[in-house]
Amino acid sequence: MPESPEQSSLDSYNPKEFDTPIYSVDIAIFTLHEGQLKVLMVERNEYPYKDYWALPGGFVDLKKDSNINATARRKLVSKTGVDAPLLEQVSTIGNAHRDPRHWSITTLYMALIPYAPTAEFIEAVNEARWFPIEEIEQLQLAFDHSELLQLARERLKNKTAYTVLPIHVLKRPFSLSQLQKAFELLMDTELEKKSFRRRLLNADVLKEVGEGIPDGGKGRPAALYEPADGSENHLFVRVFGD
Amino acid sequence: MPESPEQSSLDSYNPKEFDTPIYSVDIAIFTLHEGQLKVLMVERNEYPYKDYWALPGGFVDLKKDSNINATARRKLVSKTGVDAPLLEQVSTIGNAHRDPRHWSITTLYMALIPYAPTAEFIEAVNEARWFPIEEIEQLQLAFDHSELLQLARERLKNKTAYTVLPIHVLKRPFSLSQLQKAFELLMDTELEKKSFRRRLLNADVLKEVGEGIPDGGKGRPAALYEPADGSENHLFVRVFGD
DNA sequence: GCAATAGTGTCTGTTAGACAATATGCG
DNA sequence: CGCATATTGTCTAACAGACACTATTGC
Repeated sequence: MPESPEQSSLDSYNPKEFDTPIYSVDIAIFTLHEGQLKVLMVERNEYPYKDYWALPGGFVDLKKDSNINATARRKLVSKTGVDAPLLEQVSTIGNAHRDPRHWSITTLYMALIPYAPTAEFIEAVNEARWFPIEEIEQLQLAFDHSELLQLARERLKNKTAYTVLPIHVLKRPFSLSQLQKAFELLMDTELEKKSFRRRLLNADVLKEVGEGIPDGGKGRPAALYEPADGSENHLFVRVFGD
Repeated sequence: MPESPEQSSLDSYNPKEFDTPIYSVDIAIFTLHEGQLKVLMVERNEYPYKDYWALPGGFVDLKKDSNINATARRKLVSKTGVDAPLLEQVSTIGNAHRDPRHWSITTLYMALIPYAPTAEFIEAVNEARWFPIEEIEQLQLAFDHSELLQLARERLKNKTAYTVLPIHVLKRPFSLSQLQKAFELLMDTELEKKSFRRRLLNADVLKEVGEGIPDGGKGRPAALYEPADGSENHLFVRVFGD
């Protein structure tokens, strides 16, 4: 950290208050599109890691942000153009080497969002792009963002097994088949149709809002659902897909 | 990035305007003693909140700590005299008002530790003290530490329902009855004896290491156990005590 | 009718809850 | 023996996995 600007004037300040690490937030924003789980990445245009892909993120704005969740939300909105139905903390990682310039700390968030409302905005600002998750896992990302992404991906998988998290990546209303597909992509495993339907329908987390043929356009029309009030917090007593 | 910390003017340093928040860690250290769940608190001897009880915690030492977990562990050891068998992150809280002096962020950890090895050390350094959890919930704590403690308490309760977390508050070896008591205190609920034994014995998380009468001293001798290798990570597919 | 998708019936296996019953130690 | 604690037996209920089956649409 010799190049850190704080270092030069350290002597004149109380080290206990002043010698503090750099703090930022990073967000893994997930969606579903073309039958794939995708994550939003931004291309860095500054050193270090210039031209590398990175998770969206940034520093706390002490004037604008009343808390760190607000920081995450502000960054999310600035990249996607809209708010996300799910934004939550995953973990905080801090060490001496993750940023070559500083001892630095980041709080990692994950967000889930339906693809549609973001598509146009993201096309317009060319620094951001949706990547299929398998594709991004091949690339070398900026800083420790490969590890951060891995952490978020794990959390996503785990929580999907005992919550209704995947409702947040779907446009409303949705059919049970679409919802099952969302569960399967987020968990990265196949689920048994009958078990899936029984579990969701018995849990009182969905309300039926009609019937129709979802976008694909073939076969028998499906019942369409929206999340019931408070369903976001539903916890199943047993994990699913084991 | 416009929000890069390098832009700040160090010459006119003012904690409230400096553009990076203050960062610290706080730890809720739990143990079991006298049939109660207890938490370690320290008395502040500086303003603000002088003479208030607070969670142990402190700032990252950029020289000593290679990462924030190391910061937490260092603080833990300095208060208890020993390392803890379980130390994990709960959540990170940051906002403009939790510390009256600064926009500040803390990463909250929780730790579990058997009572015995800590007792002597804590008696010797009079700034720290074990409080029964019910007692501390009545007191007004420093900063937002009541809320932090509440968060850690909730996490403890929730994780006990699908892991073997409570093995970390017991001295080894322990009997199943002692372990059940630990589960009950951490979850704050009574458990059914047969269900408890079946669950633990079928999960392959304990190894029998003998037989004896634990400290109480009455009744039939019990089989004694220690955690099996890797048992700390065991996840039950179903939550317990519902 | 056929293809494609939605939805159901039913059997099995696992595991928690309830609670009665039995076992082993000490005095 | 009687008390205290440990350990087991057994029935029931909830719910996931498996998989075959029926239902409804468009062509």
